[in-house]
Amino acid sequence: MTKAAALKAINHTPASPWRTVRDRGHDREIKRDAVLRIAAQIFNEKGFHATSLDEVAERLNVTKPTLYYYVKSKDEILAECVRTGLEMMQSAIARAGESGGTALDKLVAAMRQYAEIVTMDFGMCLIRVGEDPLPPASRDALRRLKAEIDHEFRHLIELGVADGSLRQVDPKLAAFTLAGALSWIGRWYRADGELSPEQIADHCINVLLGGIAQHHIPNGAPA
Amino acid sequence: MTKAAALKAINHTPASPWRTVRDRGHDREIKRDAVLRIAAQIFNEKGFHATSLDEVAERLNVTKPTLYYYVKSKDEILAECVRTGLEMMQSAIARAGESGGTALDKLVAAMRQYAEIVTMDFGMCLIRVGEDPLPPASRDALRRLKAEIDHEFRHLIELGVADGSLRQVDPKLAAFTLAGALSWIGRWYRADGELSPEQIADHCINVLLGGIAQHHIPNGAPA
DNA sequence: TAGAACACTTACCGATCAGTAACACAATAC
DNA sequence: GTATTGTGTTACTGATCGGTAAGTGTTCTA
Repeated sequence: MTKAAALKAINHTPASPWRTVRDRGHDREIKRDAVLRIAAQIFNEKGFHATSLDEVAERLNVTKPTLYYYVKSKDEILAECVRTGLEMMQSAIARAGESGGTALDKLVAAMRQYAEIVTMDFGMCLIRVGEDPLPPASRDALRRLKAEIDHEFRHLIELGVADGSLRQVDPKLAAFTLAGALSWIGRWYRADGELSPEQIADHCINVLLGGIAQHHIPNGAPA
Repeated sequence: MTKAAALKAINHTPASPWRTVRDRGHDREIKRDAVLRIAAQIFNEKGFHATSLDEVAERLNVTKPTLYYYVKSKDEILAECVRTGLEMMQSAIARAGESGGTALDKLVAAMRQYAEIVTMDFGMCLIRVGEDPLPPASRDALRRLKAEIDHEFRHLIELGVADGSLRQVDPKLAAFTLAGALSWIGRWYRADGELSPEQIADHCINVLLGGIAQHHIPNGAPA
């Protein structure tokens, strides 16, 4: 039963038991998404190569050939998971860049989004699995998208250095450092842990913005 | 030819062509280390499950069964690689803790070591592969060692907060943040890149100590 | 100089797993 | 009612790969 149908049932609206052509297409999308999401979850638990499609199918209460009705191959599943994660990142950074405030405010908004995305199925898949296992064609396409996102993130830092809200750090290395600390969350976060993604993000961002030293004399900073 | 034998040859010392029993034992160790090191390199390139022992053997100019003369199983290879990486970390942090200076100085020394180790074969293996693919028995043993190391690293931070050389950060979250940023180096570092591990470490540590914000008003810091 | 130990080979086995062929059965369309 | 389309099944194949059995030549030992 689709959400729409369920809603009608709850509202006692006499709904037709027959699905419209549009509804059927909708079901198909939902099922495909479920395949990708469950696969991402198992990839995150056990890794890509250690995950068998039989296992993915089993958790969906179907058999393996059914998966091939919704996706072309195991590689395609991973590629879609990673692409989805990357697109979440991209739109989050874009939104942060368009939000108000100083460059620092924008960067903080982007960092907070970043931290939350890596705790979600597809974002975590991006960090824990990545595009490495894929054949060169799709792998390189994803790497280009990744490079774009990295560039946009770095640009936020450059703006901050320019408007004086950030220290004079090397934007490239600083971007790697921030992205590293935030990505790492996706490696140790547990949904059943004590802290919510938001709380983790806040603590982490606090450290990254202010550093940990009490009185830091910058060294090695670029001119 | 062992190093000792090679040295004798260079010095024109008439060395016996027969190996002593001790030398043969030495050769065996060297060869076993080579197996582990080459395996770690390929694991780092392609991942554990995507690496076949035939490939490891080929790069060593031997056949697969020869590997089994030096190791028990593929799992043992990974376990030894990870264990070696962890022991490098542990001794590095211990040395840093025993060095002079403030708690901050010790922490910086530990961070610098950390950053360099994750650019090396076994240290990188620790980050890129980890103990996840191993069966529960060896995996849990490695996790305990990892937890110990994490605890020691966290302790350095606690000392810094106590002696006032560090800001009042939450030691646990701060440790995750620092370790994340430093570990991430092992994911993007290329030996043929522009920057040396030392330079990367310096930049990264600079950001982590001083933060990136120009004037940061701490928020969310624990009491 | 017999034979034990060492180091490594060729040839093979068994299990796993991505992917496919062919079929079953329902809902819909004509 | 019959054909078609959608959605799933069972049963299978082919390739890969971890691991082993058994043998070969060489080096050291007694």
